[in-house]
Amino acid sequence: MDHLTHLKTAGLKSTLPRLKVLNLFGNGNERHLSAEDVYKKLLASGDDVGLATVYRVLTQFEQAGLLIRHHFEGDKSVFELNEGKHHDHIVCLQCGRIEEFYDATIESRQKKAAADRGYSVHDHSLYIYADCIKPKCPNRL
Amino acid sequence: MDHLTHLKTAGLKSTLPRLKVLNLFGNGNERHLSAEDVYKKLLASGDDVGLATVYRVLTQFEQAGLLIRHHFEGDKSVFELNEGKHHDHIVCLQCGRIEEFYDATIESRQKKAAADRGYSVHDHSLYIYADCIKPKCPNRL
DNA sequence: ATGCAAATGAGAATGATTACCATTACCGGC
DNA sequence: GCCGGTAATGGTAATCATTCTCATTTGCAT
Repeated sequence: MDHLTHLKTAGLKSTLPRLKVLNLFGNGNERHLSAEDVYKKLLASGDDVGLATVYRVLTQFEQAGLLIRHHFEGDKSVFELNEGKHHDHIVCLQCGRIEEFYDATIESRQKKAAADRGYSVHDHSLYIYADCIKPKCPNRL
Repeated sequence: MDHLTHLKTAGLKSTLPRLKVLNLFGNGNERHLSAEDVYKKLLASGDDVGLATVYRVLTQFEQAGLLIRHHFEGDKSVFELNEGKHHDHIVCLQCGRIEEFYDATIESRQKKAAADRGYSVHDHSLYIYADCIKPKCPNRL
């Protein structure tokens, strides 16, 4: 399903700002972007979108299931493209790098923990805050 | 270790506002409180503390390890007394109830996930967002 | 008791996000 | 391909949580 179809499916008009934002997430090298990030990247590429629009569009995309919103430590929301495969995140406190991982055992234990206590799960978030210790971390300890 | 000792250990003067806040968490029925919650509760009990002080004190206590800060969905921070036993949280999206749980398997799988990828873990947060379906939920579905 | 550094509190300032509203851009029907 | 209505945009003001500033007060060691 391409971007245009995505928007239609979500009942959203196919407008320039929305396509630009989707593109950013679609082909970008960085998967995890805040509203401010998106705004600045669009400005940098000469695309002129208002900050208010960026916030609106991100929220709409989240509600439409196109994006996933994260609340890492800190104040601002971060978004990533929803590609259907749930995963959790490791955030490097030194360089900000975000690594994704999936552990079937963790997933099933979570479901069980909630079910055992009589809860019907909507979703869940697991963030591990850590330091890169491999060469890849520019601020490595 | 009592409250006074706690403060001393943390290198914090034993002042009235600080003791009042500690008391709130110590004997309160609700373990999870936001800054605004704390402020309102103190006002309600006739104790007159400034909002700025509440924020300051909560942050100091967090740094001293007396409190743990959580970022549930939504914008505001929530604090709970650190009683040494790590646990994760299930948050009811209907009534706001917060239930704590601990799963050793989840913990160890998390450690492994991070270690396998070359990370040195600081801490982690696992929140399950769900609906109470037991009689206990006032807004039960 | 005394003094001084640390803590407090009121209100201003900040940063992220949302609301308002006048202007503009989609999209279906002619 | 043009028109109109409606939804979308964007600039700015407003809001919300949180932090900063700074004059005043308090805890605590002497």
